[in-house]
Amino acid sequence: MSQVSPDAIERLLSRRGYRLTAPRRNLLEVMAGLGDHFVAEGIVSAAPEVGRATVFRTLRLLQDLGVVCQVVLDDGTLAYRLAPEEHHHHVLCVECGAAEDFSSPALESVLREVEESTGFTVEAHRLELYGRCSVCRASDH
Amino acid sequence: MSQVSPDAIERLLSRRGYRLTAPRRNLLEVMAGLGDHFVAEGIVSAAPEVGRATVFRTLRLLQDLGVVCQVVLDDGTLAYRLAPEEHHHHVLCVECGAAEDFSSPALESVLREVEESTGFTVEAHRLELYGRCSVCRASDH
DNA sequence: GACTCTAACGAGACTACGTGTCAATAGCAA
DNA sequence: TTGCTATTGACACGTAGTCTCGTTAGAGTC
Ligand SMILES: [Mn+2]
Ligand SMILES: [Mn+2]
Ligand SMILES: [Zn+2]
Ligand SMILES: [Zn+2]
Repeated sequence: MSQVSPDAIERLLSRRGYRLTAPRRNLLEVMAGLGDHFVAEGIVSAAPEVGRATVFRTLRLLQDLGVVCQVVLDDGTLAYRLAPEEHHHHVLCVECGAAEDFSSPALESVLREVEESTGFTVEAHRLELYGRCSVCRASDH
Repeated sequence: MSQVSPDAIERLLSRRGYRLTAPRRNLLEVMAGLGDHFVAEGIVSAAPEVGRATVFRTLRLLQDLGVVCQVVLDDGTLAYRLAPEEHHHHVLCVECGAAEDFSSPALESVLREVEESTGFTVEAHRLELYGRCSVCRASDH
């Protein structure tokens, strides 16, 4: 359950009938290079030759295709991440920014529980965890 | 586990040494009147006599005091809600906007599970559920 | 009730982030 | 190669929230 490669995404794009343009290739490289997760503004400045609007358009397209997902940081900032298509969530290190995906079958039963007690039908959810990764914990006293 | 009254919040404010100003009273009334949850801009226009900066300052203060909490809507928009001090989460109706609080002990075991498999220490989290309330489900075909 | 100290306020400029428009460009299928 | 049109970039615009700073008004004290 790790990042999808830029190459695989390019193939997905043309398979779905989207054009494989230079800006798109460019942005995919940049995103892969920015690491674990990145904010839109980071892409804009890492790819100054690509238009601002194109960055946001591309982010939306990749989200629709399911290869990029949103990550809500602990302070509420919206970030993005290259990630697998399956439904999953994130654990984020508040110290170094490391991110990891996880999926949790046990969460499903939490949802059923809430449906019972509230009468709602739950159709979607967001779950983000914040904490400290093992590396950061080790390097602190 | 329902909304805290404006009165109770006013008492909390002075108990903590904050001044009970006209704008603050005003905003508390407005928030209570806006219902389930509300966006900052909604408060700004519902209380035109209060300065924009004061609205945001007050929202932050009330969050620090724990009587207002953030609600992330399904489209990512940030909203707020008068709510109990205990830790809890939200179920939101995507059709009518109804919101309800819930807390889930079972979620704790999900967190422990993730800590084991990732090596992270989880210190905080966000969970928001989106779906449809019983009223909206009943009124649809 | 008046005095004082300073927390809190409002006006308005400003920044950050994202969207809309539209003429120009460049994939890509024929 | 050619032609169609999806996609692009420049730039103007919109919206959400922040900052500054001179002014105001809580609230404790006399
Ligand atoms: Mn994800
Ligand atoms: Mn809440
Ligand atoms: Zn870390
Ligand atoms: Zn509803």
